[in-house]
Amino acid sequence: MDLLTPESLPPALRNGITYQELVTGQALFQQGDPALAVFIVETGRLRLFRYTTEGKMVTFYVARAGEIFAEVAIFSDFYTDSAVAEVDSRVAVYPKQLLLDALCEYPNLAEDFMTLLVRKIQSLKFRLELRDIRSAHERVLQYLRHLAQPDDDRSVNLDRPLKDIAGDLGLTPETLSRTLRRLEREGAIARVQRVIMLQNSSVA
Amino acid sequence: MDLLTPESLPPALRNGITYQELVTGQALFQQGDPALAVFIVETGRLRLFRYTTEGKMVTFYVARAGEIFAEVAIFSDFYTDSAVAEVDSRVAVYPKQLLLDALCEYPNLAEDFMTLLVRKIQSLKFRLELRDIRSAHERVLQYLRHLAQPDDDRSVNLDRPLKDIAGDLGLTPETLSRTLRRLEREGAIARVQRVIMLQNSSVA
DNA sequence: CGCATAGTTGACTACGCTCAACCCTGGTGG
DNA sequence: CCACCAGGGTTGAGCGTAGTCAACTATGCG
Repeated sequence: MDLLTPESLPPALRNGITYQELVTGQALFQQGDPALAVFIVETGRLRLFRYTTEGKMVTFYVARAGEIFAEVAIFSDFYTDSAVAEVDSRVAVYPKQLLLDALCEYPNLAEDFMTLLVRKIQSLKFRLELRDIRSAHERVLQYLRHLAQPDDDRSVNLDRPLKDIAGDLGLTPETLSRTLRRLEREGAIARVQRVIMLQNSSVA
Repeated sequence: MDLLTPESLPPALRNGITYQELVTGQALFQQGDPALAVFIVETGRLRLFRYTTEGKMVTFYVARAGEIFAEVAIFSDFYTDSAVAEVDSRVAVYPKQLLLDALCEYPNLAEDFMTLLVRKIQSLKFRLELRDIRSAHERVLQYLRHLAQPDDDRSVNLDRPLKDIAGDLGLTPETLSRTLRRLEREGAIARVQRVIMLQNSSVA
């Protein structure tokens, strides 16, 4: 289900959307800048971070393709973080006022937008739940089960580098590698290339 | 800033809202129940949690006064977590269908609603980012700094049991206790009862 | 007064991190 | 066509930090 595709947008808003290309390391906005727009990542990924009063950099989020970010712009006058492209990226720019107007005029659009926000909440909640599982063993299993669910078969295709996945899971690549190997030896999963099959083992 | 106060609501929705009182420990709904309504905390606080397949309880969120929860009800037919009052609480009940109708009809309402969702996203993002800090030392400091910011003074009032806070931080009560003690000895914080003062130490 | 619960402290353990070496694959250029 | 290289992935050894288990204190409440 695609939300907020150009086709589904009212003309007034569609014409207002622009796209911006960013090269690695390029900043999209800085914390404190006037909040003019909400963004959705088309390709690449951006790091959202902030400097503490003591000058230390703290990463708040890494936004990837399809994800909305800087949604804080909806109700705040200034960006709370800075956004910098981690790799060459392309983002869709939804000017704030235009978007607000469109939301008022086209309720379905508002519903789409809320769906995006609720999805983001669900995704964040799931990732947070994962982190509450201490053992790498169980955490990885839970992650794989979650990914397998939508397809309803028991296979998972790992479409991005293991080291990225390790980051999402809050593990190092080494630990993830070891854990997958162990799960394989135990018969909990089977691996062929980048595809993982979950065995219908009873969970201890 | 109050959002979604009774006065700001269209009559059709206002008349549909009910309020529910909960005593400590009382459940509002269980995971798997049909999702009939979205809630906003009036007073008190509720714990949103889920049981993993291993039977371990995982807290997703603690909703406090003014916060929205069970927003998944907007798009889902069943609740994904259980909600239980941590203290005597009062919640506003927004029946799902009524709310959806009202959102379509009253765009300002939708904006308020989105603001609540965005706030929640901000809060979740922060907690997730905390978990990426491996060292308990830094994690606790970051947490305290975050809590101190709104007041703009450097003090934090811990209004709930340390063991609950430890849970939010992904630490055991023992580790949190030790960490606070160490921060105290190092002069990074000062503690009086349940109030913590952050010292303006430069962070290495 | 006695019990329950939160919080603190200590000793020990275990798990995941770090650092390092190595393998494997895909891409590039001579 | 092969040689080379870069990056991801795997494996090993050792370490450190937070978890675990346990004992004890402090606090609140019937």
